[in-house]
Amino acid sequence: MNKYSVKQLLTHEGAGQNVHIKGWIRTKRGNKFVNFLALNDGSCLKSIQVVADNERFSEDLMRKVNTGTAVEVKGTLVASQGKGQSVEIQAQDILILGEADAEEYPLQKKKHTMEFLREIAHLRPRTNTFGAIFRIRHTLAFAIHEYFNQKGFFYLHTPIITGSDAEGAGQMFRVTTLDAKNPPLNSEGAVDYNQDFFGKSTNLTVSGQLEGELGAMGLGLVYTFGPTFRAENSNTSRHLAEFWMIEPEMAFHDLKDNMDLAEDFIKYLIKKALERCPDDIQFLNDTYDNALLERLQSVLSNDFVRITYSEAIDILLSSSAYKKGKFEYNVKWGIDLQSEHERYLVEKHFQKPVILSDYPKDIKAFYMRQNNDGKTVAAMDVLFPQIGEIIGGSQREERYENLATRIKEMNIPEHELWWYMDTRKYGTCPHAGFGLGFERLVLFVSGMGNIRDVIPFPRTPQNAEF
RNA sequence: UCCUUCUUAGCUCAGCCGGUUAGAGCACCUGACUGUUAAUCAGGGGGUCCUUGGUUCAAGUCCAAGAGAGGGAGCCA
Repeated sequence: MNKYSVKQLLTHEGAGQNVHIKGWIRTKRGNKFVNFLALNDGSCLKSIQVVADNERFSEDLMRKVNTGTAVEVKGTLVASQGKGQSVEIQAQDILILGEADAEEYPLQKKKHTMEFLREIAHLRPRTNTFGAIFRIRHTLAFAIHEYFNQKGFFYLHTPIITGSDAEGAGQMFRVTTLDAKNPPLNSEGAVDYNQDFFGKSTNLTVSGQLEGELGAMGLGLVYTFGPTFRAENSNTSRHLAEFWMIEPEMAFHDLKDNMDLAEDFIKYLIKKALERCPDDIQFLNDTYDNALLERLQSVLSNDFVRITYSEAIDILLSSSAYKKGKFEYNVKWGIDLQSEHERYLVEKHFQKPVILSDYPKDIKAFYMRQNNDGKTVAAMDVLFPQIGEIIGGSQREERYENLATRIKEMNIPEHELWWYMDTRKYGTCPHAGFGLGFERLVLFVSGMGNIRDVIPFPRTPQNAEF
């Protein structure tokens, strides 16, 4: 007797044979004579139907086989007599591995709201929706490594704990082993981090970029893919305190190469998700968002629009939305674009992904390469419909003097970045890279509305359950 | 952090201008039915109306504070 997954059985592997399978019951239907069990093992969206003739199984056993029960089934894989499935298992043996009390088990064979499922995140992998999302999430993660490996990038593991306070991407979580109630103090009365575990103040990383650049300056092409932590009090459907980020960094590449990579990369990932998770995406399309498939296809079949920040400002200024005063925030050169402005460009004006480049230097980070106009830097943001900014990146400032000046202007603690500056001192070269928010990608590909529903156990302000 | 909406059965929700014993669908339990597709049909059990305080003859309903959640904004990926 061979052991199979549901996925294998549904493609008729083992037809006519005795088969052996384990999984969880999704629903039970039936009458006095026969019961039909939908058995799912997570290998795919679909369940397989197990037919249990009541003369073969005790009433007591069948009463315990409820939604949520883990069972082991031995039987014969046969063509189905009913409609709705091509094959089914005629059961010979059913063994209960783990009961699920029908009166207490929170998941029912009905639709639940996303909010309710978030409260029972420990059980939601057992639903169709979250099974689909997490299979898609896996497929995208795997395709990311696959893509970079094919392109000659090396996977670089940058540190999770950082001693640098200068990553400049947001509020950080402190990492310490000091006694919170009674920390050692220095002569100035401040907490003495010299006595802490690392002998200095440390935090969880907000970006692997700076270390990624160090790797790229020897390995040429590298990428990071790891967890990132931001202690910002952000309460939105697009932010997490702990999320995963992909950050490629390329030596001897400029801003245009960076845009080319970003576009090719995202399209590759979407294409692989469509190829490898067709049932899951179709399910999400049919259940939650019937424009999902269309939107994914449209990204694949259109070139991303590439315009500069200054061109974007001109478009906004001449838009009827602006003239009618529909924007809440004013538009003029030098402002940081607001969500409403980005959405206008992507969803109304162009109706496809947009790459904006060459932003004013005053609204961007210190490490971005200064353009010849003295006003802008070689930055780029990739803006997507529905979710806004999915990628932020730039060509890096490789000229020592320019970088040093900028660091001073922006009051960044220069002494903490001596190692970063060294790469500009020794064998510096043009290089570029970007950061892609992994959950935002999953959000786009799954069509979900809230980022808390595309990560197994979301961490947000006031919530670190599970 | 700001704006806004919501919180009634296990889940999803109704509950009018404040009025007597708080309802429905699904789920659960019991029964019926020879192949069901979220099976169907009949019956049954199930309530801290988010918490605290207030107004009132009377509060699920009105007021205040608090807690939790959703949506939008800011910050960003």
